[in-house]
Amino acid sequence: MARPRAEDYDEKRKAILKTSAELFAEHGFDRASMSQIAQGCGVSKALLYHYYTNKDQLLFDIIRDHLDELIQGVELAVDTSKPAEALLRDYVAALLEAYRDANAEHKIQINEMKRLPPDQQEELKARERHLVRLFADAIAKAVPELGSGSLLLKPVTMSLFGMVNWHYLWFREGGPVSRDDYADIATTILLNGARSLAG
Amino acid sequence: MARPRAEDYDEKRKAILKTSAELFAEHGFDRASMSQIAQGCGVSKALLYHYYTNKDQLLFDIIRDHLDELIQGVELAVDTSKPAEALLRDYVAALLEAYRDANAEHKIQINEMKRLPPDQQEELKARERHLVRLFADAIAKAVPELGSGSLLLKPVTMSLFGMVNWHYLWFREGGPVSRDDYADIATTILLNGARSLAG
DNA sequence: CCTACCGATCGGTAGG
DNA sequence: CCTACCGATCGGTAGG
Repeated sequence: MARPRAEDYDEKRKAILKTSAELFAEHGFDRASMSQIAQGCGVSKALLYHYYTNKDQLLFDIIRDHLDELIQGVELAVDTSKPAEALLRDYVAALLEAYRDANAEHKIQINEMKRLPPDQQEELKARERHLVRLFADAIAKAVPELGSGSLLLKPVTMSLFGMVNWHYLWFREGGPVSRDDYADIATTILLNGARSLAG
Repeated sequence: MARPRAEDYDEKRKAILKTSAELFAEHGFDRASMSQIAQGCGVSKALLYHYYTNKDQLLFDIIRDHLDELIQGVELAVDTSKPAEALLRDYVAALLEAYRDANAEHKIQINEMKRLPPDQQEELKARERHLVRLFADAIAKAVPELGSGSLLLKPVTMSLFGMVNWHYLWFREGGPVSRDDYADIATTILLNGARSLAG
């Protein structure tokens, strides 16, 4: 009889991913050693290698899980039958909410993806494109002049991602402006800005 | 012959900084070895250590020189007697222009600064604050409702930096939207967005 | 033959 | 200004 998979296998995997993401973000991918990660997880290095065949696989799973959580967070939180403007606002709020407690993963996604082999990079970039498309479509619906073929849709969409994806460098939890406040601010800036561009 | 040694010294230093910045950005700070950098510069490792006592000093100089060039580029390019709105637009265009051919330094500034000792970090952060203040003041002048004490000035200013500092991840030279076009787009979005926020 | 896990240590390479 | 070489530590793997 084959030895069954440990009951807490998935739990342990998740815990390893979270700990290693924090160590990678804090010390950088190279300086965070597999020994440190094992120690931080309270497991032996050999057990760490049982869960992840190598360091790159750890990196891949961190980014993949993070992107999946962003996409899920955004897709589940919104009601696509809402008016386009409210829909975009909900997308932005959901994305900012999905970023809560995910600064480490966010930094790793932005900075370390290129270490991975091309096919793994492509798998992750496809998820990024999926997320971008959701937002671009919502913008195009809210500001129809930007839709279908306008050269402005891409730079406008990227401007929104710039605002939202840059927040981790200045936003502080518990400050005078909440996460939800900033969702309103960024959406208002983007929508009114985009309208005056299109007009 | 006027001080040929000094001139040669500065040239070599600049070349070393540029080469090492590119290697750091491409492979990461840890994986880009001092031997690689020496080889890329066409000098011996020992000569490299003659110019820079250690790897961290190289990192510090890359970021310091980069920030000085951004500040200088922005301060020299604008005419502060212009109307506030045109002034902000010129600031944004000058900053985007200063970022040309500086993607490597930009990435290093954002991602590797925390490796440095606290006093060196502080020296660099003071330069960052100086740059942010220039833009925040221009925004406050162009949209007076945001000035003096408004909780919105900081998130609005950070939204502009988000748009501009994020551009290196999607902007491609020679594409349909030029660097100058994007300066117009980002400024228009920010100004009209900020006005509707304040109103 | 599978998976779960340990103590010990490998060959190579880094900054200096 | 170079080559040779160091102390340390890395990612990854051995037997059981």
